[in-house]
Amino acid sequence: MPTMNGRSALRLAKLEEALTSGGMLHLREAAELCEVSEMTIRRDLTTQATAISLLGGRLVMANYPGVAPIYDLSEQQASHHQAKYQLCQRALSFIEEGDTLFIDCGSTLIPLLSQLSHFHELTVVTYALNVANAVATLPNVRLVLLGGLFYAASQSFGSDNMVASIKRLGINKAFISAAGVDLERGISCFHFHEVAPKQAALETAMQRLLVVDASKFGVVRPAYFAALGDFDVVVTDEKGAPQLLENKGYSLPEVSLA
Amino acid sequence: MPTMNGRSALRLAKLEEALTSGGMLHLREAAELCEVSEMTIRRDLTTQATAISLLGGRLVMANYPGVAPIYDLSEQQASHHQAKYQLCQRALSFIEEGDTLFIDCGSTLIPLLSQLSHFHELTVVTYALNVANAVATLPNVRLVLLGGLFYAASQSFGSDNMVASIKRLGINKAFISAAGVDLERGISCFHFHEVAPKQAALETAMQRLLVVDASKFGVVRPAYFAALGDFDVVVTDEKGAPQLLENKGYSLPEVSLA
DNA sequence: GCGTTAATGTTAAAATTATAACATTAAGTG
DNA sequence: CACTTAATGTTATAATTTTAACATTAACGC
Repeated sequence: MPTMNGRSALRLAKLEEALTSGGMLHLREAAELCEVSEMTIRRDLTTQATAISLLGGRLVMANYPGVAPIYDLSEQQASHHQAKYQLCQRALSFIEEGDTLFIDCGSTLIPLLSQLSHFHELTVVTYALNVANAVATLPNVRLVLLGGLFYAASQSFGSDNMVASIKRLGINKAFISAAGVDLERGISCFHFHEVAPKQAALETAMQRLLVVDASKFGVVRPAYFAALGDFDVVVTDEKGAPQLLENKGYSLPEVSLA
Repeated sequence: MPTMNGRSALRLAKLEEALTSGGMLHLREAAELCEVSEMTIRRDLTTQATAISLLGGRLVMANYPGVAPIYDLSEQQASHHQAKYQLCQRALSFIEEGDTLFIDCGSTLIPLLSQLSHFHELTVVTYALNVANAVATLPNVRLVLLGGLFYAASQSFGSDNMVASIKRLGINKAFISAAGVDLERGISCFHFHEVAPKQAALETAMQRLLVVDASKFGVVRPAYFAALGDFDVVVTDEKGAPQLLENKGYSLPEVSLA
């Protein structure tokens, strides 16, 4: 029975250091780094208590998000995502070569971003970190991130001069998401710091598209930011659309069904 | 030759959706979820452009931190990385509870960021995406990202009003990295858009720290941004320090050896 | 419907990773 | 120093993952 308290723990500490910055390390490289055999690293990992886990020959920090088996994959959630994807496919059809797009925060529009690689040249303007990360990997898309103080809840930034920054940009099409859509009470989201950038984008953009799945209809959230009439197009799925189509007397946007 | 535009992308979207919440999925389960064979999922991943990557038979979001190969650590670089870490350990010793830190772009200061979780309250100001991502996960650190147009080469942003934004902030300590340090020709970096934010941070900050490993000494890069005398502290490793210590007649910063 | 082509499935072989057993080296003790 | 034992290395074998080739099914146009 090995004791393993001395050097073993030291090696793991070294490796943890290398990994904490984010990233992963091949077992072979880890062994080279510590100047021991791969087997020793394997033994270190099984014997000692560590935050590192070995995954297909690579070392990763076990506590990082993205590194942990997914527990539940309810069919319900799967279909919900299905809907979200189809929504984005529909939204995609409004994008043209050379466009400058405003992409709102939230998870709704994320599936859209990987599709942007099919274009030759685009510009994406956003104030969301997750959107920026998805776009940063696309070589054909210019990224403009509107910075400020980070709000973890919405993975987005807020700032005094964001409105001014948005208005200086020549935004072609604004893709806006929402947490609540109500014919009378208007369109709302959860976080108040999102209101200013959304409204600024609506003001500047040449075309305004609201992208929401049907589950948001009839829902009201704390931060109101627009009326339905402020949009040119509503991209949604069939279930919620009929009630949208009831014209209440004022002009409603075109409805694009996914 | 497969076209793969319809269902393939749909499956990937479904999987991305399942993965965006964080976590990973075994290829087998992914195949079951999509009701296709494992081979089809494999083909989806190689044919389509996707943020999902397959590693060791498991699907993960490639853009997540913790899931991305660490820059090669081939022996020579191993000690280099080690040095970088020790550099950051030294830099860490200058940080105090409640500080507002300016963190420069590049890879030098990344190991510092995970260490910030030991503090109770901090604020980090940066114009680099990789820095922002590392800080975004820390609940105890307020993040201010200075946005603008994204430059992939340095994973950072540039903007007209960045200087103004920096000067409005009460930055306590500025941690600046560099690609070249020369006693006579001064301190330089690769990219010109980095010059303005670096200089602005140097102007505003109460304490200015240059963090560079010894390999940068005697090197000159295209974009000059400061003289050695503009810094209060130079955090470096022993090898390059001696030549720094030669006082050329004008006042030099304190040297802190890692 | 028939023929064509894309999409998916199946299977076998190659490459990689994991496990186990045993060999060797290094460390500690009387 | 011999003796013991922990630590590491080496090698073979098993399990898994990846790749490639070919078979089958589904979709589409005429």
